[in-house]
Amino acid sequence: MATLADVARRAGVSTATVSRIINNSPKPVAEALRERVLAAVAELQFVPNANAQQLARADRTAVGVIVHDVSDPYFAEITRGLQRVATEHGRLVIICNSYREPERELAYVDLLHAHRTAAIVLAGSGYVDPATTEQLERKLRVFEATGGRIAVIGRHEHAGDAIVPENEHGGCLAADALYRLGHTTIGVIAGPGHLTTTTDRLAGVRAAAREHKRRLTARQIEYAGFDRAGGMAATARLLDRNPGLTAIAALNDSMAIGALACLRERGLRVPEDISVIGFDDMPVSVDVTPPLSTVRLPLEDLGVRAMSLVLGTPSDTPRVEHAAASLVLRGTTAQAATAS
Amino acid sequence: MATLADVARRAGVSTATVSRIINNSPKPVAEALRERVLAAVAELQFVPNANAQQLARADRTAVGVIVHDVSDPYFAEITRGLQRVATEHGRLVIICNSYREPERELAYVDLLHAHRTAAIVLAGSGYVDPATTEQLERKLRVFEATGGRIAVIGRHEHAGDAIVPENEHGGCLAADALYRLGHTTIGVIAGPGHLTTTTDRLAGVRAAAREHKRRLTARQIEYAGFDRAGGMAATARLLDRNPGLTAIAALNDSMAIGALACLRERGLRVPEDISVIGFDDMPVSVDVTPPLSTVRLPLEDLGVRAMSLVLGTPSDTPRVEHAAASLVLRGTTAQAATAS
DNA sequence: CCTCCTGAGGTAAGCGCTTTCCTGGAAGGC
DNA sequence: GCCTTCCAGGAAAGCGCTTACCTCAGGAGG
Repeated sequence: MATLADVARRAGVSTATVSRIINNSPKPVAEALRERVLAAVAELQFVPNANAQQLARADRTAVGVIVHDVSDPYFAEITRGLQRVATEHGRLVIICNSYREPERELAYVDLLHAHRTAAIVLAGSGYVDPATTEQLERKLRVFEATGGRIAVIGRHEHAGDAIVPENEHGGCLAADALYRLGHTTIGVIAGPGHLTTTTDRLAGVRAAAREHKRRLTARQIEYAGFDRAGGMAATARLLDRNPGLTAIAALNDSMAIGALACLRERGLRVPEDISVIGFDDMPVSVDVTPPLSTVRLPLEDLGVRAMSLVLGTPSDTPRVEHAAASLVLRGTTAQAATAS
Repeated sequence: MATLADVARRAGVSTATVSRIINNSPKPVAEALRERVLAAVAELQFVPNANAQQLARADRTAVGVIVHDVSDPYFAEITRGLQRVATEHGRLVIICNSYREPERELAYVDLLHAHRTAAIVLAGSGYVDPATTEQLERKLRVFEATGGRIAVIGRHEHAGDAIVPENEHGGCLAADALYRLGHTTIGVIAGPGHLTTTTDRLAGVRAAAREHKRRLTARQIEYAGFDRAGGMAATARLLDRNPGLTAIAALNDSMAIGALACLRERGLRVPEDISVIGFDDMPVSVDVTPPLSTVRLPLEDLGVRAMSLVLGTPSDTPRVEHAAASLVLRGTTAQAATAS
């Protein structure tokens, strides 16, 4: 594998000159030399060793992104936003999937730190468990102490820059919409209980119930994975435990789509027999039938803003930006059948 | 930022010893020393510089993945497979989105080469343009010449390890199914014409038409982006140019979903008025209404196999594995209305 | 009691770059 | 014509690690 020195030897110049040329440094270089060096680079098919460059420069350019799973549309959208901004700034982004496992997430923080990435963006890693949170927190602090930038999407625990979706408000919006449509008791299908995304959204639902003076007991809440399969399973259990249910609030769209599938299997019509509302407004939500009513979160924008925060000028005080949740009523929600 | 030397000083040992301990090398070290060093590591919050390590070791561990767009479910599934295998092997994967732009793809190959990744997996980068292909090819050769491993998903041009989905056969399957249902003329909505995925699948459709002795003229084929919006646009044009069309073959599921949306807008019933068949069998395809008939490709498996190839023992002769396409008939296809 | 072996631990030479500082010659000033 | 200034280009010192090789005890063997 050709090195800088090989190129220098070949072109009959010093390594310093070659380095200056390939990095087109401001230092002027005679045209003749430049051409000779470039020719040598081409002949030897020289590609500079990025590890050596980074070591010598001590600069940090890449940005690490830790998400639960890029193949989940929710994170895919966020990631798209992150990437776009990073690319505009000429930054490489390293994507790491934690698959919702705290240990993997901790390991990735170390790995990104080891690679001296300029920044780390954490999406969706809000854990309820204080031990996990604390460990993560410690690692993040160390990373920051060594000059790394951090932004989190969707959690409060880390006292640093953050983009926080209005999860609680969104949950409130969803439940409120259902109650206003005349549904007196609603079922909730929730994601994993150890994620703050789940607890926050659920808190919103609870608040709405309180406001409408409706009961919301444990029987009406089913937890499962934040995906289609989880949604199907939770819906099945919910239906079994709450006969005659007329409305379901799913804490994300994937689960809502699973709910729709389960309902279809059981021969229940949506929205005539039962209303469903999701959360996130993933792109696919308009293509299911009926099109999913949901709480919209500006997903791609979340990524854009987080990356901008991390690549922009640092702030001495934590910046916490909120991302608005808004109601999008489509085809899966309808007025409750009045007095049967 | 603490360095190895700092730790050594703190623990009162040499850097060699610290290095051995943190990498738990086979060389035996007295227990007392080990503890002292580990304590120093913790106190100084030392995280080894991965760049320096890689430079010194000259080993290559990370694997680069170049896909069009991870947020596209097609690539998301493939990526999931790639990641799973890489993680099992303890490898870091660097995901790069080319957004279907050849130049960006070339730049990424250089970048991954520069970072001395152990391997590069290219997904979906089959370009029809010979100039692009040749440039890419040259870069890949250089990378291989310096010891890098390469696997491509879905193209033939690169004479190396490859996982090739049966795109042509799949196209044939789709069109054949439509013809067998009694549709005499079918419309095709195709992806970008410069991608081999498009041309291969289209070739299959043409073959089926030939076999069934049906005409398939340029008027019946509309090209657009390989996504939902492209599908909508292409369908609109197709319908305008071919009144009375009873069947549409979409060259991927995203386009098919777009077609469904367009058809819905126009008040055409699927499958009563018009049949639609997709390609890929993305997870979401079962959730649209009616559930999408499609040609299934084992997406995640594609990723698993490509990564296995690249992390397994090298072969002196190129290994080309095929991934079977299979027909999945669901709700969007029906018998053509007989003799109106 | 001396030699030789063994093995824990240290020394130092890189890995492939960047960059500061230095050099020597050409150009410019008087 | 000589001295100063300027600037293109080179020498070399790192960047933070790894690792081949060396050292120096202590124990075994004769």
